[in-house]
Amino acid sequence: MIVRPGCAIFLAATMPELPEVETVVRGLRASLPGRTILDVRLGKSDFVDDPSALGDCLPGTRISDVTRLGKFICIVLESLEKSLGPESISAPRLNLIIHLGMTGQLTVRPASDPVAPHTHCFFALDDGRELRYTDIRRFGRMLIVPESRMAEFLGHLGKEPLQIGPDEFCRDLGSRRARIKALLLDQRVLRGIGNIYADESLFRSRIHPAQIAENLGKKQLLALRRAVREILTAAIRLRGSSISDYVDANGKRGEFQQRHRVYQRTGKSCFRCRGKIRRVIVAGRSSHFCPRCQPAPRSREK
DNA sequence: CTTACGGCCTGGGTGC
DNA sequence: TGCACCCAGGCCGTAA
Repeated sequence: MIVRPGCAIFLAATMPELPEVETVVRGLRASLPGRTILDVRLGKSDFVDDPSALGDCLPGTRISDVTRLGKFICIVLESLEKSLGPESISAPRLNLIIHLGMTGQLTVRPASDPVAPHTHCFFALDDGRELRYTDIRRFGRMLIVPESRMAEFLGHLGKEPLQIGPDEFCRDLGSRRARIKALLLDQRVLRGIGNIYADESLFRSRIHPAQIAENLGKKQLLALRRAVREILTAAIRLRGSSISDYVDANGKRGEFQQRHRVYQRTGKSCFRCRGKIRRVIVAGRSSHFCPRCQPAPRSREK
């Protein structure tokens, strides 16, 4: 892929989870703040909570920051309307919140660039570039949340996996009777972990995905928290996992897929014990694990 | 209240 | 060559 100057590309192809979204956000944060949105154009809009609000509210706002909330991208927008009084009445701040779903991509490129198929949303910027949203399957989501309602929005989300402390982690997960894999995937418990990093974290901490969280010992819970932190940190450093054609701002693929120990390695041998990696359905999701390194629950409990 | 599960959304890839 | 089917993550409704 050829990447021309001024043609910044931040996209995540298959299954963007916390590390992929973080990589995209870092790219956007280096490129978007300071830019003003001039215009919004929409193609298919069934993934937008309130399509007409995009055109009504966004043109004329200035991007001040780009942050990540779990798997959500948050583009912070300041109104440019001049304050009426000498002391600026707090300008209404809006947050453009984007979830990439499974196939969502955000790109920033010259408006004259060819448009990729399945591009459904165009934000024209004041420097001749466009922020574009492309999503083959439209499992993504886009919504505007005023600053006054951000607390409510965040109320639906759990804690950041890289910020939660050991005591909180043990309390929030260890008190639950659900299977641990289901809890790791539950965005109301922890925000940002998806199937890849749940499986990799469970393998690293040697916990079977179907283990009941409540039955885990404190040492196991602490090991799991550490594994989650180490896996996510390493994945961010390697700019995420590229399953197909994910590339970062410099056109580079993520590299963490080369570190996968169990995810999509069904039938292959475990790097740790040479046993065969298995795949089972837990919490309705494919779960990859090593039966020898991650002993099944209550198979041999007292 | 908590947990489990099935179905729905969509379309690329797969296998027949 | 065509085409039925599988699967992915989040969400919702329903059941236990």
